[in-house]
Formats: sequence, C-alpha cells, structure tokens
Amino acid sequence: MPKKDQSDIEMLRGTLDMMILRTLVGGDAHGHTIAKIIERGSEDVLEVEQGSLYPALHRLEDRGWVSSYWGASENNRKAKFYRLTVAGKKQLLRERDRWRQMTRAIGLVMGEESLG
Amino acid sequence: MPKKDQSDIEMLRGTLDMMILRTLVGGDAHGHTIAKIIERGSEDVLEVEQGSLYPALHRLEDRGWVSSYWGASENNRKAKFYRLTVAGKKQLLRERDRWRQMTRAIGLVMGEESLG
DNA sequence: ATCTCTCCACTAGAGTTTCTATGGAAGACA
DNA sequence: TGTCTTCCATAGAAACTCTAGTGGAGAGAT
Repeated sequence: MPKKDQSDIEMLRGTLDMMILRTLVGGDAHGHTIAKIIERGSEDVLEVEQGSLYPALHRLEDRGWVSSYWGASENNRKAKFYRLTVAGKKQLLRERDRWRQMTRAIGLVMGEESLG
Repeated sequence: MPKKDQSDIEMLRGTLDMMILRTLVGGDAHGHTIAKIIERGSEDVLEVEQGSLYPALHRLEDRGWVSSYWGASENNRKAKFYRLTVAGKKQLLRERDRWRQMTRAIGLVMGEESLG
C-alpha cells in the first residue's frame, strides 16, 4: 500500500464529515459500508481510514447530525447503523454550499489557465 | 468582524501554501502583499490571517520552495520579499494537479445533482 | 517634536482533524 | 481448532490554522 502523501491529508481536511452525511442520504448504513461507498464513489482516489472514520461518526453523532442503532450487517455481523437526522440534512446542505464557495474562491486564486 | 466558521477553517487546510506559491508566479512579493492578492483574488471570500501566513512562508522557505531577501515595500517600509524557486514551481504544479484530482473525487462523491 | 495610524514581521499556545498502530469480538469456512 | 474477513474502537503523534498578542518603523497631522 503506497504511503499517503502529506498534501492528500491536508486537502481532505473537513470534507470527510460532509461526505459521510452525503452517503447517508442514500439510506442508513454502518461504518464499513460508508467507507466503501466513499472510496468507490471517488473512483478509488480517496481512502477512508478506520482511524478517521469512527472518530468522525462519533463526532457527527455528538453534534446531532446522525443517530445510530445496532443491527446486523449484510454479512450477518453485528454493526452499528447510522441515520441522517433532520438537523444532519440541513448541515449537509450548509457544508455543500460552503464547499462550493470555497472551491470556487480557491479556483479564482489559482487561475483557470496553465502555469507554464 | 464576523467570527470564522469552523467549516471555513477546515476546508482551507493545505491550500494556503499552494495559493502562496501561485501568487508568486506573478513576481516577487512580501507577506502583506501576498495576503492581499489572495484575499482580493478570491473576491474577499478567503481571509489570510497573519498567524497563518507567516508560519506558511517560513515553512515554504524551509522546504526550499521559496527564497527570501529584505527590501523596501511600495510604501517604503522594510519588507521581506519572497521569490518562487525552481523547486517551488515544480511543487506548485504538483499541488495544483493534486488539488484538481481531490476536488474532482470529492465532487463525484457529493454528486452534481441537488440533494432535495 | 509628538501622536497616531498604517504597514510589516513574528511568536506562543490552543484547538481540530487525521494519521499510524493497535486491540478485540464474532461469523464463515476448511 | 485455526484462520480469514468483517466490524468497531481508542491512544498518541503529527500537521495546520486560529486567537491574541509583541514590536518596529515610515507617514501625516497637529
């Protein structure tokens, strides 16, 4: 497995929570599945480490953006499922708008044209 | 002055260095000017705090992406000018490509369509 | 001359997120 | 029984930005 580049780490900051919320729009899911959906959805460009994923899920639950319950996974293992709350949906829209505004602003600074 | 939102902070992570390097493509500049160029270039969406800017400049210099020299500013004040090095130009291209790849990947996950 | 404003550089400490590296429990299967 | 895979979880380190300051020096007004 290739070593993660530092720039990857930094550029992903703050986007994991948003992508988790987005994933849950498609229905309740547990951690392992959420990670797979994000990874495959990004054409395997993004990697979701467990050490990032679970703290993020707990963070989202603490803030009330998601709720959780125990159930059985597709493979019949015990798994904690997460559900997007009403507040979480609003948060997702806020974060998506913010993401668009920020990437647009950075795009303006970086310029659309070639740098030589 | 409005309080900075946490999401702003996170989404800017890792992009400041890239934007500084990009700014220096237009010619040598000192810290104060670099900040203004980025802020105005982003239509004042981005704010560059001094507490972020100067550590970033020192970081870039340590890594060899920029070099520095003392001079006089446009207002005849003492100012430390920064110049993009050859290695810095290569780094800028790497970071720009990475930025494009990451934003594209995140865009795929977030979906282009409305969320309702 | 002195005061005040603006420009310009710099630093310490706190806060947040992510990483690496583990540990552990439980079903599937040979 | 033993091993593989799935699934959850945490500790400690690393990195960057923020807030909140310090300090100096030129410019212009009084």
